[in-house]
Amino acid sequence: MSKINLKEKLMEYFGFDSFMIGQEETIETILSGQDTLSVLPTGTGKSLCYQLAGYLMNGTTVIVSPLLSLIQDQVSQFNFRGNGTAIGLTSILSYSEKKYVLKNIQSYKFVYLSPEMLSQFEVINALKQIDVSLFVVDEAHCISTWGPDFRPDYLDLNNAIVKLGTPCVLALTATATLNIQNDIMTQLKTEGRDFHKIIKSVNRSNIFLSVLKVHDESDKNKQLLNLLNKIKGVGIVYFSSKKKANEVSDLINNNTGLRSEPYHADLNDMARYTVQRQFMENQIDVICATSAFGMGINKKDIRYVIHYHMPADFESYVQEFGRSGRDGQQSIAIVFSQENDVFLQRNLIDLTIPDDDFIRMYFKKHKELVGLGEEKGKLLDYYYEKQSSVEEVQFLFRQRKIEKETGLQNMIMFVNSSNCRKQQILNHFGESKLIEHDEFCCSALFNVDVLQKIGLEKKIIKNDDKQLIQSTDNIISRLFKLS
DNA sequence: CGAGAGTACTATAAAGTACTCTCGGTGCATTATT
Repeated sequence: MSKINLKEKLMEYFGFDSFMIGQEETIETILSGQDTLSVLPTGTGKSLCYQLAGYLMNGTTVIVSPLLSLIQDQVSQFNFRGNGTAIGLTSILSYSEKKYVLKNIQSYKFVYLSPEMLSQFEVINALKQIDVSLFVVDEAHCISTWGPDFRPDYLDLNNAIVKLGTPCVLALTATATLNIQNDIMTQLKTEGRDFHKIIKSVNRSNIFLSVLKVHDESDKNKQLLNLLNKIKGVGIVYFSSKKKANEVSDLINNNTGLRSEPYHADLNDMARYTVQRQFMENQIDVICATSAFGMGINKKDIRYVIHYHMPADFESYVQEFGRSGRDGQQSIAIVFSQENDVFLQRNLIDLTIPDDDFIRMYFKKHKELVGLGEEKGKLLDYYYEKQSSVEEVQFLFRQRKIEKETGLQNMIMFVNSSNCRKQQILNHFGESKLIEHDEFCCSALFNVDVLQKIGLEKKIIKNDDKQLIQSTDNIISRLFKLS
């Protein structure tokens, strides 16, 4: 292939005159036919990588995406640019629409779908008829973090790749620890091919990290309110319980001048969308969220992320605190640590992972149990249909339990460690770089004095002034949107 | 599992004790008979 001038193509298709970090390298590697894993920091335009590469390749680009909302966002951006070359193949389509799309699948240059959709016979069959030149897995860490727990179709992507004639594979994510990188590559690797890794440093030098030890829940609430009253800007408080997220959100509204809303899977789509919009427009100061809040949230000026409950593992921790400070400004992430929270995490592990007895019983009486809708059961259906043996499945879940327990242990060790917190994180990402620890880096234990030191202490402003500032902000942001 | 909330009990009433109950995350996709 003659050497393409990528910068020219970038200008031609997107109107930009320069690439962001990692983009050009990723596109070049794909165009040379290499399977690629790109771990690029958020906000560096990961989707541009496969979109430009996709335009420059002959066939269709298939993009696997974990959330309907992400698919809709992406497709509407294509439509905004004025070419109907992208389609989201999701359950939002009616039966007849879906049939039409599958029949005319060759007319789309980019096909977005969920792994579940890709597992459907008629979908993979339609895609087999056309030339798929690029297979993209967006938010590829889901393969490792969601696949084995509750979305088993993520474990079948390899199958789809082979059925589609082993097109070039691109896995994209913003944060993947060394374990997750390896997991992704193992899952997506096809025979005789190896992945090329493009890993940009995940070190977030503008996020100060710390841990705050508390005695019990009332102490925790007290410390949280105190902290929120002193800290500047907007932020997220992460919970491992929907109920607590609701309760504490009320607590914040009633005891601080801040406006807070909960965000978790019990809210319907409309409510979630509203909260997200309000947060984007600075009409909400604090989101009290579970892990449901995260992917696809593109607010750049989140100043703090607080973990009310200790994160389940390192991977979630890094993903979640990484949502602060995307504008590069000084931000802070604090984990509240109460010894009892370990039980909550451990129970969540037990809740989702079926034990030996359950698996044996389930396989024995499968027919009577199908459709009970139990979460553990749904996952087991997948293995039952794959005709795995009881012993194989028992082994698999025992391993999974050990993995998760190890993840939890690592988190406990991290919380109790007094070493440089950033260095510990880099080590988890397999980066050998040594951190130059300074007062903006981290502290083993949190003390409110650091807020002033790193410039995150709130200046006292009167409520009236605050209202005024926010309403002018809104007017300005609306004006910009209109132009 | 085990903390924390809630309830029952006592018997000047109020507040303390003992017991019981509840909790615990992430999302695709569902389709259809009279």
